[in-house]
Amino acid sequence: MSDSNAPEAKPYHHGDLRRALVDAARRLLETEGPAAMSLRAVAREAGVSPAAPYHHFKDKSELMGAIASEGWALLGEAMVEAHASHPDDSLAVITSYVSFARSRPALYRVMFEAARESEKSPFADFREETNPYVSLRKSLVERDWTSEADLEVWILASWASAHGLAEMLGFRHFEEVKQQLGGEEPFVRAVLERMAHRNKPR
Amino acid sequence: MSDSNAPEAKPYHHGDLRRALVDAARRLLETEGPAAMSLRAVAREAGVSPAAPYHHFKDKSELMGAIASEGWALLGEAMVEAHASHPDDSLAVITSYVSFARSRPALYRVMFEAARESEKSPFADFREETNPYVSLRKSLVERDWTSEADLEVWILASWASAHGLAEMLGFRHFEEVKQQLGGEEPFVRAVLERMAHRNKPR
DNA sequence: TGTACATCAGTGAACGCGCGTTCACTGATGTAC
DNA sequence: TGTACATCAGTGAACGCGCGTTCACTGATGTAC
Repeated sequence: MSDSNAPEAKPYHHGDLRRALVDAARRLLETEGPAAMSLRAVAREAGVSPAAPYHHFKDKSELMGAIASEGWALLGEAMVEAHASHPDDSLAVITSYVSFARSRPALYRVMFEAARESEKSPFADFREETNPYVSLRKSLVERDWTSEADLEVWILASWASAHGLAEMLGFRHFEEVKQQLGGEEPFVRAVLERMAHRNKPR
Repeated sequence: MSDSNAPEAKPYHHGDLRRALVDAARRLLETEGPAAMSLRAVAREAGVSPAAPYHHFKDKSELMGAIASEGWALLGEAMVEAHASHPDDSLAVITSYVSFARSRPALYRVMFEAARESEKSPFADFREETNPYVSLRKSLVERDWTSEADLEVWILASWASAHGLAEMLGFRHFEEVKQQLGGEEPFVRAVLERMAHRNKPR
């Protein structure tokens, strides 16, 4: 990509193997499933020997970590963008979370797993613009809340709703209702609104 | 257990190896984690040879399926009981779901995974009393809803909330608020109530 | 501009490991007569 | 009640496999002079 000549010949040195490995891993994840995503398979997919990744990652878990944190950053960007382009839509941020997770389910699961196992907040060292937690928080901060604790409660309420939906929308069981309501996005909105009015019917 | 004599001698035939294998698997799941739960490890844990399980399960996935469906039945029972013993508590069923999942996280993940991959509803052939879907539905049916589709939307809203909470309550990030609110159960209730009043502060 | 050399980023073979599964077997149990 | 025999539920050794990781290596690149 950087050099102008030698269009076909594969050079000995890769150029940006780290990048290529993370991309290959993401590709494998979605096409072959998480079980197929071994370090060897990633190397194979990237067209290098099984030992090559060790020049870029200490071990497999470091690769996984890179995949996860890059994934969260991507999601963070999507959320910021959703908030910016639909400032009056109170569900814009949360639905962008759900649709990200739905479009890359295997990646999302790796991300979530990393967050779950993380000792500290997995976004601690993220820039603001790519930080999902910051985005979520911002989308709520403009609304009414009574204390920092209340806001945190609210954050978990939103986040857990989004996560639960992302994981369950694919259940065969809900296929019929989904169709009835006109597809996944309307279904998501209906569910989120139902949560918001649990005690009174629409 | 059935015979009165021979208190120590391990008999050649096990008696109820199928039962013992499912139990061993559940034990391993929680103590060693899902990655450690191989068929061989289960056999080891149950004290039999690696080939023994094949007299009771076609292959590993059949064992996993048995673990999952037994788990769902257990959860179903817990939900029925919660509903019966706290008929006026509108959050009783959902909190019983959450606390089941929180107390056996690895088992719960196996159950959920099975449900996600299932072609049909994973509870299709369950008895009413051990069917989580039926329990959830019953706990909502007494309330207000406008159509079958609306009820299904409501079911997903509740279920997804419960799932999301179950998976996220352990996040280090929420530890502090959890303490402030007096522990996990009050925290869960606060979150569920927040969902229900998303548009107005308490 | 050219050469020497250190450093970097690959290769490919090898390691030990635990896995799921199969196989021929054997000990225990239950049934027919 | 006793014996013959089919069936059942175990054993233990073996299979092939792909994995994560290490190792000594080599080709390419960049820097000093």
